[in-house]
Amino acid sequence: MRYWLLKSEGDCYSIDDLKKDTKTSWSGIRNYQARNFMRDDMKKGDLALFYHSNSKPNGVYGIAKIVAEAHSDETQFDKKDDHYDATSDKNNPRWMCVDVAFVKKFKEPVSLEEIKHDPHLEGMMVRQTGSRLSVQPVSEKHFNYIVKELAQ
DNA sequence: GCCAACGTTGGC
DNA sequence: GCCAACGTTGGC
Repeated sequence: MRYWLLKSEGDCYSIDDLKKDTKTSWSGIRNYQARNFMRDDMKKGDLALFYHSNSKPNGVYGIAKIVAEAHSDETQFDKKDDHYDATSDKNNPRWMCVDVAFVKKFKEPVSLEEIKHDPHLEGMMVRQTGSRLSVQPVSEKHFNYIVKELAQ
């Protein structure tokens, strides 16, 4: 079993939206590295930290669970969608997404500020400046530390 | 709103 | 295959 961090702009799709929807397709990812993680490494049952960017504060707001492994991201074929990709082939879709379900919202978010200054979390990808990857692997140790020690 | 860091595109 | 130009992300 693996652990992940999923980034979303807080005012675009938040942990509250996921709570309301119960589950959602993690569509619209148009970055090869992120796609490869979803396609090759994410398995049903994996857990993910739900991270808000462009928020106050930025940080981990809760937990989500992978409930369906990678499948075609249909937004790539929707001309009206922001993530439409005219060059993707229906018979060999370029973009994939997984389905995630709501698990838990933290009482208080674990802020990026906290994550950056905690020595237990050294090496976490989200700490690196300029790390724009929106689907990141997280070590079990870091995941558990955030969930059990920092979050309420 | 600014801008640094990064990914992608396209000319050569 | 290189690299400049461009667009986007995301912290501040």
